[in-house]
Amino acid sequence: MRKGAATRTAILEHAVKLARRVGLEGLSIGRLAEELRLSKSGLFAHFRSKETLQIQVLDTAAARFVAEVVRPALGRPRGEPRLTGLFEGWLRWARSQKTPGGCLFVAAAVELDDRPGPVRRRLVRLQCEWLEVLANVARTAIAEGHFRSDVDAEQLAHDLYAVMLGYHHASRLLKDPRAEDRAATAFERLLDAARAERRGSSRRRAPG
Amino acid sequence: MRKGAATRTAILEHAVKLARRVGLEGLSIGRLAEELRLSKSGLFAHFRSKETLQIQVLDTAAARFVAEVVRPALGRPRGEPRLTGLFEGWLRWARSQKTPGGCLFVAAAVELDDRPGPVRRRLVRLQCEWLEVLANVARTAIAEGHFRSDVDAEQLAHDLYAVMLGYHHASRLLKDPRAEDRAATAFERLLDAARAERRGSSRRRAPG
DNA sequence: GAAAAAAACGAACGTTCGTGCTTTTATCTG
DNA sequence: CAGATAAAAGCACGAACGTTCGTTTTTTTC
Repeated sequence: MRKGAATRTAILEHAVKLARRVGLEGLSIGRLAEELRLSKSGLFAHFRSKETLQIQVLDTAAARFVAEVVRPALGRPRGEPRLTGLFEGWLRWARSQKTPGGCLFVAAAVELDDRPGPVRRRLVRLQCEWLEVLANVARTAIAEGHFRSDVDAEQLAHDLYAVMLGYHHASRLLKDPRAEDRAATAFERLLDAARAERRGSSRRRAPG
Repeated sequence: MRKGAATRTAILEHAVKLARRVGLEGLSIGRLAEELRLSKSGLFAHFRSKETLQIQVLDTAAARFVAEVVRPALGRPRGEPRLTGLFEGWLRWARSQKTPGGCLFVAAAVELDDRPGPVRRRLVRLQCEWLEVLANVARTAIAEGHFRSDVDAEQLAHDLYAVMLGYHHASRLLKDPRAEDRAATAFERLLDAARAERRGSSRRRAPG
């Protein structure tokens, strides 16, 4: 029972890469088996249905996301720095992957938004958890006094994620070289609005 | 040659609806023919390849988008009202469709972002045109004095589209009932930042 | 090393896919 | 109404899909 877990891990690892390119639906057992030099039936036996494979692919990607984005950010000081860490971590996550394909969650989100079933439910749960992480960190930023007390943390989480989606679109589809600048600017404006006193802007830099 | 054009139009009309649910890749000739009670080969003859069908589906959706979103907004006074019209039009567009499925362009954007070829190129062109429309209207809003002169019109267009993508995600995947409020709030903040004097906010309402 | 259990294989299942040909049916033109 | 032309159907193809089955190979346990 040890060898089995090892190859299953290898399968899922590769399946995530493949799904990032072709989507969770486009992910096919045959192609996956071929690329891993396994037999289709041998691979299939590990999951017993495509649906459970898809769910485990989501879980695998989520675990990696937590390890690469969430956990490092949680190492930063609470409040605004931690929120910045999450944002930068997400950008790194979306950009870094050397294999082609964008963020699996973004791909799955539009692919599954109209396909009810357990796979969709799992994705929704994961996405809600991510938004919750953002909102929680935003809340502590308020508690720490980094942000105004009337800031709506959930709205801010939503807005931050929208900026990330915009970055994904601009960089991956349009290949806009300014995508990263655009995202950084939008992020800064959001933070700025959250921490600004009722009138006035922290945009002012050192004079010169 | 008159009947042919009519059925081709009917095919494309239905194909757009179908593609909104299953994507441009998931769109299949067989299913399309079945739902339209046509033979697979008869339908296929109209396009001679799936790829040209996909491109024509994109064009059909784009024509409808212009008619339902862009043109009505252009009827509004230039500058900020027109920009608001575009934004509200997009929300209407994303929400209104009675058949299930989200915005075809959002779906295609994620689906094709890693699939080079003529379909992708067409989509990129359409999306760039849409961002150009937004940026142009933003520019006239600057010229009209609605927005500050140092506003970056392209950045604003990018940010507006990001808000739309965020709305799409929240409403379609997460089924968040506050999605529309969230989008409206985000939109208002963007406009606010664009029209605000260097220090100060137009958030102030009538005192009370 | 033998027995038991787990993992991988190979072949086949019924469908569906996109795409060709050939033939029949419908529409348009004179 | 005839003849020409366009549109739809019918049929078949090779390939890929997810899934099942029975068998063989490998790994683990005693």
